[in-house]
Amino acid sequence: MPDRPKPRKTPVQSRSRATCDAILEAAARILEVGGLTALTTNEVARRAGVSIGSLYQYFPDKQAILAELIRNMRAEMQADFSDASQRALATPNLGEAIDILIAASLRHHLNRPVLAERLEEAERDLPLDAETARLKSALRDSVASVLARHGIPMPDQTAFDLIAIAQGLSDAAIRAGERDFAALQNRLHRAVSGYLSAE
Amino acid sequence: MPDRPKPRKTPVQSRSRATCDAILEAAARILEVGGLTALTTNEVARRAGVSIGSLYQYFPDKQAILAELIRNMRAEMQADFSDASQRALATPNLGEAIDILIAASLRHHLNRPVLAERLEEAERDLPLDAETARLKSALRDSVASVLARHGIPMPDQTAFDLIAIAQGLSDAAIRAGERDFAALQNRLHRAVSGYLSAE
Amino acid sequence: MPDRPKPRKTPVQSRSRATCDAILEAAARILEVGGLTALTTNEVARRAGVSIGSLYQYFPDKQAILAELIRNMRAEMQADFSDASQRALATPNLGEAIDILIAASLRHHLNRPVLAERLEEAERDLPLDAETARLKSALRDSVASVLARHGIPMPDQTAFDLIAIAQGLSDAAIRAGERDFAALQNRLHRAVSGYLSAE
Amino acid sequence: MPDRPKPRKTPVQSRSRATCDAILEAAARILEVGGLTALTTNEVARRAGVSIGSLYQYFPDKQAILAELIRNMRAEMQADFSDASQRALATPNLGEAIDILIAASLRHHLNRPVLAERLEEAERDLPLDAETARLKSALRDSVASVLARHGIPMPDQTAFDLIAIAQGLSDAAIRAGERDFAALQNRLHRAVSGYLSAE
DNA sequence: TATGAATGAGTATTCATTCAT
DNA sequence: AATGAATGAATACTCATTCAT
Repeated sequence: MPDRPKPRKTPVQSRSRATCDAILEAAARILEVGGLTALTTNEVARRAGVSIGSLYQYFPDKQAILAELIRNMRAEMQADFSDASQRALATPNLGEAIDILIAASLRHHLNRPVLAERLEEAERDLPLDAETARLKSALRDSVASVLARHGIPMPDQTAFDLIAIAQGLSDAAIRAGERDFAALQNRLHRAVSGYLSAE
Repeated sequence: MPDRPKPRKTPVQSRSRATCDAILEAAARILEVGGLTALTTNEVARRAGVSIGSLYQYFPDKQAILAELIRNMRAEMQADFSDASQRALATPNLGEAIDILIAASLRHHLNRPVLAERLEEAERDLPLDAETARLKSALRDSVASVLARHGIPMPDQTAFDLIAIAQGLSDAAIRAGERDFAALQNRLHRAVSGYLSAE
Repeated sequence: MPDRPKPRKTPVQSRSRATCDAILEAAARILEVGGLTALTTNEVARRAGVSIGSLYQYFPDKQAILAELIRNMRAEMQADFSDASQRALATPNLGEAIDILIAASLRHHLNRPVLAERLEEAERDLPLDAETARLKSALRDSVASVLARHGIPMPDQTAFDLIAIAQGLSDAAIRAGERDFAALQNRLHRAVSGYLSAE
Repeated sequence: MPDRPKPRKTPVQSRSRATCDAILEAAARILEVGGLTALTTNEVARRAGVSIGSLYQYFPDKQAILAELIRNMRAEMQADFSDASQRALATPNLGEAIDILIAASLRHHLNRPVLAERLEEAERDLPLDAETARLKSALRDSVASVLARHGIPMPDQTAFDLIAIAQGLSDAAIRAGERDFAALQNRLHRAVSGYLSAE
């Protein structure tokens, strides 16, 4: 992400980035504290310091706010994984490759663990927009390509399983209050490499 | 029901039980079909064939219905796991022990997969009542006792991880539409035994 | 209407007639005073002396209130016209037949002229429900049957024109503040009999 | 437009006129397509290609736009009727005079039938401004003068009735989808001449 | 003068919960 | 105990209008 050479901001933006970001950030904070049920449009507007009318100038409806939060999360995640899988593809050592991918996965939770989980939960109930679905399958492809590189059979199915396993373990640990990310990384590594070497 | 010769109940109690069960079953069915958003107290009462007033005589509020559904699910699960762990403790073969536990885990999803998932989702947002928390840790203990029996180090932490891994993989697979439970059992076995043999 | 022999009220009614009628009457009064723009569900509830929640127990949405007011108006009108056309069919005198029909038409406006007009206006913008459409065409048929009885050619088209003419004249006169209904009846008779004898 | 050699206007005035006309035309088009409920100030501004701020520099509020559309319609109509009544006054033949007036009335609907009806509908709910009221009574006077010329008694009242009758019939027919204006003209002639010869 | 982002009162509607019968 | 009519706070969303730039 830091090494993307593209322009960060175009000078002219029809959407006022600041207001839009304030709304998204307010929504994120509300999600973190009170979950989906606390996420009301009026409260988002209030916390963002904008009027309810402004909120609806930037988002067609409440779902759109959630959808954009999810899309942003997925985009960030996919960018990180895409980058990680590039590096993972470069090493002939499978264990090292796994570590690279797991680190990417954990980075996703590290920043705002509760938010990440709430968004994933919300994502399950929402109909995914095309863009988000694309990002999700791109993520799976990134992992699968690394697996294929190391001769793992059925890389797509295996990628699916590994992502599910890693996610399940991360979520449970974080939900249980785990904050020792180094230890968690070891457990994740154990789960993933175990799955790969078993059978 | 009245002519069952088993443990006797006073007519009043049995009527209460029947009404109570009707409400819980109605709530379960609504959850399966329409999810949490479709679960309204009026609809539950209607589907249960009781008045909304009666519903509130059996449950103090809406959350209580959900809480009881979750508690029942956990209780069933724990009973099953407790039984499975008894059998798993009897075998000296770790692979076989794992299979017994995984079969118990899958049984939980097999019966009413959608309901199980919806309840787990709901559970994440609800503050767990003491009883449910106890059941969850009892389940973990059941698994841990089997692990200890086979000399696995840190059985509690390992049980936690294995449950999280199995749950993550089951949920994702079922959500993705997987219906080949035999194949899924294999994948679960691979994940669990892999984790145990790794490191 | 007074001579309908059917039971006025069934003893058991799932809809509480009183509340339902209070809502309809409140809506009618608001329409009379402030027109369609003043007709808000909260105001209807307030004026009916019921809570907004009760309003929605009797009517699925705002349109349904308007639709029922229109349907009631049409039903009353059609009953009156059906009765009038029976009597009009019995006389061999066309002028007398016309008078009978015009009297029925004016009775419709006599009671609550402003409401009648507002409802007709609203009807134009609303998609008619099947029942209301049926009542409207039944009214046209009543008139057409009288015309056919007196050998008027193209009775359907003529009925359409006469209804339009009578309605246009009544509405304009009442809107202009006319309250001399006897004089208005003469003008209507002149318009109708003139149309029939011309050409 | 800039190269029209006709009456000169200062640039500022002509710009104002152009903007003003663009707003009115946009409002007219929205009314035609979506009716009164679709007529929002923001949409009018958008379709007129001006900012919402500019719109409010030309019109004090939304009602004023509607009022001006109505006033323009009435003014056009009155001009047409004034002209028609000049010609109708010149002929000694009442039937011919009627035809001239009816043709004027139909021309009003012919151009933009839907708009004409929507504006008449809106007019009923709005308090007429003085100018519009003046135009309406001028129109009535034009008709009355023709009637007086042919010795019709009570020309004012009769003009009122004939206008109401013609309007009622035209509106209903056009609303019902009638597009055969020649046939409609005949029906209007029949209604008007019938009224005049009856009694 | 022109712009359009921002405002916020207002609107329809839902649903957990109460309470008179 | 049982009923279900009634409640009203809360929610998503609209749109006429203002005002800083």
